[in-house]
Amino acid sequence: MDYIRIKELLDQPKTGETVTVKGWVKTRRGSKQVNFIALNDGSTIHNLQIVAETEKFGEELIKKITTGACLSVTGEVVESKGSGQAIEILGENIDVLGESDPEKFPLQPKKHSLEFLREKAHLRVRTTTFGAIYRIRHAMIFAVHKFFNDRGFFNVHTPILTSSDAEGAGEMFRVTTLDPKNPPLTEDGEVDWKEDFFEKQANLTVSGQLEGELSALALGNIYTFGPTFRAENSNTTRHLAEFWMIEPEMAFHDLKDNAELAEDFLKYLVNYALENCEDDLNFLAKREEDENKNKPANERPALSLLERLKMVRDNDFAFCTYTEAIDILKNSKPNKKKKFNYPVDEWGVDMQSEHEKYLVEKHFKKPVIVTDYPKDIKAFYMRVNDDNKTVAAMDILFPGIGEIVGGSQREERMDILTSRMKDFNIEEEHMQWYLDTRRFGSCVHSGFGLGFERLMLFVTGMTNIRDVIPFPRTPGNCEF
RNA sequence: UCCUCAGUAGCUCAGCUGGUUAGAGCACCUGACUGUUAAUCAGGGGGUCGUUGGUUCGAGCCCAACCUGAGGAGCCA
Repeated sequence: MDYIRIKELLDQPKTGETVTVKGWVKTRRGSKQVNFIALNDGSTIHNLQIVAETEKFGEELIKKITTGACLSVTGEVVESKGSGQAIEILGENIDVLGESDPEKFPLQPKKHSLEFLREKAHLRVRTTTFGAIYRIRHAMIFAVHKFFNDRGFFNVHTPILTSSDAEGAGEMFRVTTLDPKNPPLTEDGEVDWKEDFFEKQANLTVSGQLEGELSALALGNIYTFGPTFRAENSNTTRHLAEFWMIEPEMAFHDLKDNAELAEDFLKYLVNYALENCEDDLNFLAKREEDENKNKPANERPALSLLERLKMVRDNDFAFCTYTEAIDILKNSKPNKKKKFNYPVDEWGVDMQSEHEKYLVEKHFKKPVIVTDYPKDIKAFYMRVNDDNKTVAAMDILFPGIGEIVGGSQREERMDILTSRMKDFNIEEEHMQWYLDTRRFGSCVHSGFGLGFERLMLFVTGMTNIRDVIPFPRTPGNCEF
């Protein structure tokens, strides 16, 4: 390899040595005689300063060193005479590997709005903010695998294409190779899916959980980490049509074990970010602080980004049952003063975002694990409790994000599971493969799902989920 | 899908009660400057005012529909 990455150079400055670096120009400034180039190669948030004397390189070459251009620079590493950086490179040789027309390159050396950058999603990774976000995203992906691997969990690739339509997790994207203008029809005039690629209807997966359960009841502890698709017409800062989900599934774990694992997992990830992404987090924290300076006090978060991360890492999560949560909400000030849009008056209703927000941000002031929801508002596979009114479900609510984890102990008893499926109008016929887990060697088991981008929202402090995934897919938007 | 707000230069925005030739900062270009840090200073170019239709002597401004974006709600991770 004939070049050094900027992170390595800044970590261990080889003052006096001649090195080659390659990267993209952030800015160029200076006088007629001497130019200062801020070069970034993506290895770190920090730029490397290149000093280039105009006389040495000629005006023609200097003019090509514009924002966005790609350079290869060779020169001596020296201590910087300026105050903004410890070291810099005295340019001996500069190759412009790729020019960038300053009139046309959309990312100018100035502050851009996130909305504008969203339209330039193919280039926004070159900005300081998105570089930081995507480096943290990688660190979190790596930490997910490390956490589970260190605990003896096996990663399972569950299918992305599926014919399973009974997961009940939301609208699905249909996958077909039939001609939409002229599909084969049955005698009744319906589309004949037997003629389709899979000889039946197929969709993109909405969850790997059911396949994950099959693996857990053989390998013990497993996790999935894959793309997930929802065709819901959701237009919010918290929803994507394509997102990444982590779904661990553990044999012999009850709800309590499940909740403990989820809490450990979230703390591990947050701590991993704090320990390994310091520079990027500091930048995002400063960015958030600057943004909030213009906001009225009541719209600003009470804690800074780093304080929020440490709060999660250093405190036990609060615990309460759905029934207790409803009592808290019923007796809360906003409920009595009729400030909620959805008043809390009876047991059995689903909690709205405003209620979750109140529990997390006003009442407990830290993450909350809510358990034992009414069985009518939860999925068919959740284990029915002895009261026959609630199921062994848990949601973990995070400040600023809302629901970040949803999980449950699964119903392992065949007779109860099949009667629940009847209640939910799920045809047993298509689910025999799933029911085989209960038919042969069934056992207590649990699992949960973590929306990876929701985690990213919390860790980076970004407020729109479209800014924590490189190429967001939302209703009406599938660019790039 | 529903509610609210917005759309004017490459970007971020101002534009009065409807009235002459459309404004600023940044970015870009040109020039000045021997070490800059969002460099600085001087000058310059750059506009189908989201689209279509309507009201009016006259529309960036008023009305309608549509398109796009943002925030909130629902659905959920």
